[in-house]
Amino acid sequence: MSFLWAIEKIEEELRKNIKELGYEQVKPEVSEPTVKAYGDVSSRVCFDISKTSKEKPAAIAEKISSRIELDFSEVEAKNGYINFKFNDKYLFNVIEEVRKKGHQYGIPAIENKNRRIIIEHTNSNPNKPIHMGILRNTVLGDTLARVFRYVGYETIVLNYIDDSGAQVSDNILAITELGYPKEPVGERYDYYSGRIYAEVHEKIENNPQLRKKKYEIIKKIEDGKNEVAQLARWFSEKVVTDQLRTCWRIGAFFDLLNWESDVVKSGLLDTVLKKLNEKGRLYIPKEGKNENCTVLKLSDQEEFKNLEEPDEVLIRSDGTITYVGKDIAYAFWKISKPPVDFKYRPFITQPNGKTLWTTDEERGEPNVLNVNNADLAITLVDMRQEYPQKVVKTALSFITDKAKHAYRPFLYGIVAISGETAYKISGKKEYASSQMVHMSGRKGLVVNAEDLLNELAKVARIESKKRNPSIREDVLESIGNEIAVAAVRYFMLKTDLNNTIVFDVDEALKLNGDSGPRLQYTYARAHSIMEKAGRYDRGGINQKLVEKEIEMELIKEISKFSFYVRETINNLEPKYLARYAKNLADKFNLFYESCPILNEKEEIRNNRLIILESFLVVFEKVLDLLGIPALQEM
RNA sequence: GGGCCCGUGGCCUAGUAUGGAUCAAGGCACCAGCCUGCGGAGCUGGUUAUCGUGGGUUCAAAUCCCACCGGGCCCGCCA
Repeated sequence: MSFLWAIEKIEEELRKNIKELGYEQVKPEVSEPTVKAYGDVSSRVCFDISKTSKEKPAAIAEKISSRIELDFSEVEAKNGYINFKFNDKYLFNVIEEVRKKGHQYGIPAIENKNRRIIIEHTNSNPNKPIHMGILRNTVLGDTLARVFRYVGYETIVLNYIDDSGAQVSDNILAITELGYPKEPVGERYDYYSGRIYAEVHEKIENNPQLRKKKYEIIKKIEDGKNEVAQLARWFSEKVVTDQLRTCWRIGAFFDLLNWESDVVKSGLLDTVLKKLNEKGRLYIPKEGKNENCTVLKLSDQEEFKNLEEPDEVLIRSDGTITYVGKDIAYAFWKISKPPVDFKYRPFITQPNGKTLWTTDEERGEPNVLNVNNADLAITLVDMRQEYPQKVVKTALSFITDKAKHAYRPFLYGIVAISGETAYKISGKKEYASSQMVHMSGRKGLVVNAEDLLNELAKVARIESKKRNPSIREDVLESIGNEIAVAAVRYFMLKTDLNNTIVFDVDEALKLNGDSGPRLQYTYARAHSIMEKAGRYDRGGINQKLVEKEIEMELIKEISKFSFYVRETINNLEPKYLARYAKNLADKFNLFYESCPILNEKEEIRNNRLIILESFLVVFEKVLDLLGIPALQEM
């Protein structure tokens, strides 16, 4: 049994009785009551019924509840609500089922599991290290991927590399024209390239000759088969490899790198432009602002008609392609089977042992991968990209009916930094009094993921050492890092998607309270009891399984796992799972305080160990889905 | 001009989708407790909130509707 199963049974029972009593059919929604005294699940369906039936809710509730028979729950009518309180049979069955299914216990019954899901995340420009803003994207995307995979969907994780845009070309220009060496000395490529960009960007933008050369470089990258393109690709791959190291460090892995330049070189772009043209959506103005550009017509579309310039440039007058232009073609590939496909080659073997592939029109092989034509393509982008994503989706809808349901931008709020943090990293006092400051690589106002993780790991190691002076150095090293990962991931996951995260370094370095490390600590304590327990009688759960209220509550919380997995999938809200992890940990910590195990007499000891065992099985999986390392010591 | 997001104790955050039940729930900070007892990164108790403002709908509004105020963002031959 599980919570999810129980509420479905309850809804079914309510529906049946509403019908038999001759009331108008309303959806018998149930929810968790705000107050414990009202049971585990309650329904306010009687309020809805009373609107049409003229009876008082309380009377209806009495009538319905007296007819309901469920063997796993008591029923009570109160104040017009119908309340359900799960009984011993429920608790007993939950434990049985967890023991039987193990880590599979949280998989909800979902139809259409044979669908293919594409999740595209991270998508950092290959010209800088991963910073906190991108990390929010990576963590959200990776967690979604973990959950989809867990539930049983074929899940493909992409990382789109924007190598043919203006930012990479700044770097290449710096190397070819401004005397920067190809290879950094004593610096990672991602950091090096971030530094170059900050140093040369303004210079290039303010110099017409350099600016012109920059667009020549973009053109060459898009054309391929020339030295500039090869240099750009080589350099970008170096940067991407460093960025990947950061992703791996926090537990995020990919299946395929999709290079933006390959979207053009493969002929995919031409294919899609042709389709758009056949639908009459493209035109080339002979004069005016967009003279000689290829423009997507949107002005006749409802959502765009109030804009001053609704139409969107896809090909610039110099023949280079805009970001949106390439993104439309790429998005089309994701949800369809176009006549042209990329060429692929293995890029690198990741620390999890899985091969990461890459598109590569120069050195790749055709027909070696089949990863597109997804039933649902989720693209993680921050909210500032809502508009261009709307353009992409609208463009797709002109050429495929799948666009509406299969293409799904996943929007989330940006990460900014607090005034204090901005002051700290830039040394500029004027920031100190600001509420929030936007990150900017060019202004040196960036919190890089690696730097933060290193700082966190340092703090964590000091704490660990304090508690465990004899700990081995290499163990300490990896524990420090895993605590840092937990802190960052949980922080990103628990926050509502719509919220701007105003990141403060000092705040982030606290490892107590509602935090990832607290979850790890909870796990470590639980695990340590299990370890000390040694052998115990796992055979018969005593019929009187629980003695105290909190034991009941812990089991009920355990039973909610699949419910929150389903909520996460249905609403695309990783937050639900993060909050579940916290609630489950809360319940365990209460259990821990008031229910001693090892020194109890045998019967109670065995029962509690069995509850503990179930908790560990579920909690371990929850942490895994969140990407939080479950530590046995810390 | 058009559109999007946010506003909840001193600070941060949940609750808003699907309006309801006695105290609006956590965390930080602060104060007071709990280790001869399974790991004190934990637990218990306390102080702090007219849920941005004003209207409206309703038997019932943090939640729905309208207006306004404050903060942030987007509408580029940037990405």
